[in-house]
Amino acid sequence: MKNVTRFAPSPTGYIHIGNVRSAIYPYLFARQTGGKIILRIEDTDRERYVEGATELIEDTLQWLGLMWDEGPLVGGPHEPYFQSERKDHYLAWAKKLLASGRAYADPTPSEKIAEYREQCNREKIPFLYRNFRPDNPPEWEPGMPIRFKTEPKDYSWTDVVMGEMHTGPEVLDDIILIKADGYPTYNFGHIVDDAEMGVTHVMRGVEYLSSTPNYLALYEALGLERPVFVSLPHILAPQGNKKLGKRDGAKSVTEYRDDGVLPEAMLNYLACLGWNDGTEQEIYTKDELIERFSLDRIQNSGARYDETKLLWMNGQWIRRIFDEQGARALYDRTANFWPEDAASWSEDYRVKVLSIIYDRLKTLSDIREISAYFFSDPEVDMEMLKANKFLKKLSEAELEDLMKKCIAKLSDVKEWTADNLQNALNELLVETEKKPAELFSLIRIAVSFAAFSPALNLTLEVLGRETTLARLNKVARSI
RNA sequence: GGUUCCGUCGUCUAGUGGUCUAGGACGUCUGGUUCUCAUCCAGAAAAUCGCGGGUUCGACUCCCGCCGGAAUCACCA
Repeated sequence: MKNVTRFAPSPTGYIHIGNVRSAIYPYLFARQTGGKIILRIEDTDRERYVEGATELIEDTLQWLGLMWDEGPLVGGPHEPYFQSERKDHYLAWAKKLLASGRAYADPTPSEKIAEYREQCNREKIPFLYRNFRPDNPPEWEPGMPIRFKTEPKDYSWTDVVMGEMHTGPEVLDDIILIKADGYPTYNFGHIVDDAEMGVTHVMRGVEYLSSTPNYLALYEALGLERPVFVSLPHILAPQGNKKLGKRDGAKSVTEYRDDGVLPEAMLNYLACLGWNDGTEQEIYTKDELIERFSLDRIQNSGARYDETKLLWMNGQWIRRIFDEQGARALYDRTANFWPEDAASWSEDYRVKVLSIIYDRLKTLSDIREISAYFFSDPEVDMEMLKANKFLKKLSEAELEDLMKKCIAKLSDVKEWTADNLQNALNELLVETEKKPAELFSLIRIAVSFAAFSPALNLTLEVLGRETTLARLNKVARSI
């Protein structure tokens, strides 16, 4: 039998790093075992529903390369994949329970329920609705919630990540199946859908672990087979010990895309936060993850989110793509990250620039600042030049003389290549009897007025003879 | 409060009774690569394996207790 997993988010906003792992692991597992993954939208809460959230979810998943086999956009044999369009399914199953006496229509007003709850709180006993079950529930009619009539007892089950589980009757209650508005609760809806859609592995956050006994009771009453349960531990916020949520500033996954993080790095980092294959490998391609992934090596404690490591990994991926797929392949990912002035330059030129700056990028958005002086003349800042720790020892006269020699020497370079430039620079060192620190700093600053730049000969080569000499002359006049 | 889960360097983790004087990675620090920044390379500091008892010739690894943390107890998912 094929393994069927699912990712079932509710469209209440963007997907952030704290909850996207429950899409990654089912995806990896499905791909590895030749099974499939379903995307199901759990939009039964009309109050929290956010317009456009479904598109956001689809976008995030697609960006990460986690394409689903059934669901919105692609359809499938179990359509529809929106719970709001499946109300008749839930009602049909609930009616079965009504008929068999395992569910009842509950006429109790919510104020009354709140009263019961307060009463329990006062007496310091756990509030269980089953202790307040109405004696003669009415015939169900639309507008009334339907509750499960539970049978308190012990339950045991196996959770692939958490191990052997056992609970007593005190955790079982008469949970709501169908709300007064006709929509199912999560507790009931997901069970019906999972069963109808043939889901074999239910992978979700640990927050559902404690309600699993109630689900078990439901599977039993419905005559359904239990799926395999896989509880995924939380990702913890950088500070404190809480699970990472929007309140802790958890950014949306796509926000990282806009900041120049590569999907490869994001997937790599997230997959390895709370899972490892036992080797010392750190960088994994998606295919490698699919191959190596295993449910039983998922960590059972929460893992703290560490953006620094994500950024390190992103740098690794930027270099890896450049080294293995070439400058062009990396360039193709950089469209939105160039400074404004870059637009008037040729693509070839931009690729050249990228080729000499790529190894100092942590994110693609770093390109903007790092490459600025390749596309527009920097403002001459004599303070910066004179304050340089190597140049401040030189008098203005010395500076001017040195600059003239540099210009003369570089003007003489016949063919403007990195090698020839390096030779000219070396000769200049000998002729002027200056240290590289002084000479190179002078040229580097004069040409870029930036805090840092690539190797000097490469920088000059890409800048070109004309621009280089023009900038040097301009500075020479300002000394 | 009830129930359930978790507890190895600052962080992510390796570790399934002896090979652990606890390994790797991020971060930090130092040094090297003709200037800078980064990459890369080399090295360093960093964990009394939450605490206390057992079991055992021997425990990070097994058992018990304690402590600490988390999740959950909605007509939210």
